[in-house]
Amino acid sequence: MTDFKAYGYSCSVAATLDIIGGKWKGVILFYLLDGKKRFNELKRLNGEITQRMLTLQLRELERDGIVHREIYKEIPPKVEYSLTEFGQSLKPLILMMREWGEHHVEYVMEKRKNEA
Amino acid sequence: MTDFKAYGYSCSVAATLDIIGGKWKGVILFYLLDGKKRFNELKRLNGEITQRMLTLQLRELERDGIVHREIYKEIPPKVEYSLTEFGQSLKPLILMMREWGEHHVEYVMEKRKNEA
DNA sequence: CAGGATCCCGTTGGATACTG
DNA sequence: CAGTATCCAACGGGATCCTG
Repeated sequence: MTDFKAYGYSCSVAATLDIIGGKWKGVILFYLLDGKKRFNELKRLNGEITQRMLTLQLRELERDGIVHREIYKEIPPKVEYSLTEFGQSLKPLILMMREWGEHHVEYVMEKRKNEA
Repeated sequence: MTDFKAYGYSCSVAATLDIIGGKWKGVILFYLLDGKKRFNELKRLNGEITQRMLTLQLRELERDGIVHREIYKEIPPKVEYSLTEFGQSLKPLILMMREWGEHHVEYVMEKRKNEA
């Protein structure tokens, strides 16, 4: 089994969260689950994300081998993002996050509100 | 189904990651899966975490109803942290994160290294 | 033992303007 | 359309010292 300490993580959960955590990556991956998406398409879906952040996050996902970037040499430019085969391995995890969120997030949010 | 936009999230995955994401929460939850733990016990297990961060993260988990804080009125002080019943709902998710990490993190880390 | 209080810094991330 | 380039504010998070 992998020695996570060697990579600076205290356990595999920490490593996983380092890879798909953060404010945007989970959402980006979620939208890529049902197929390739263009840059502006992802931007619209994410709503509040800025161009800068979308680019940065996509670059990291690409570096980590999770997302593939396909550039079409056209004018106007066209770039499509899709999950790599390796990225597909995240599918059950993303779906479970969505599932948990749908069933439990409201409880947490109401709790937070009642204490503010 | 919950309206995540109303809470400022673009989808349920984003909300879930906001609750259990970050550098430490996943690990803390992971260690709490197999029963209650004392403060210093969690600190040792997490290795690199500072007292300050451990306290902050535990407070947030407590606020969100995920972790229960039991204070024993003794000297020296004794505090035990455990998952609430609500917190138990995260168990499959945490376990899946661990699972994914164990099988795939090494690939990502080697890839990062070869490009640095 | 389990923290609280301060200080401080690096990174994250937002706003805006510009470009092939 | 799909980015880059800057600038800047906010926050996460570390180090250190103190305490009931």
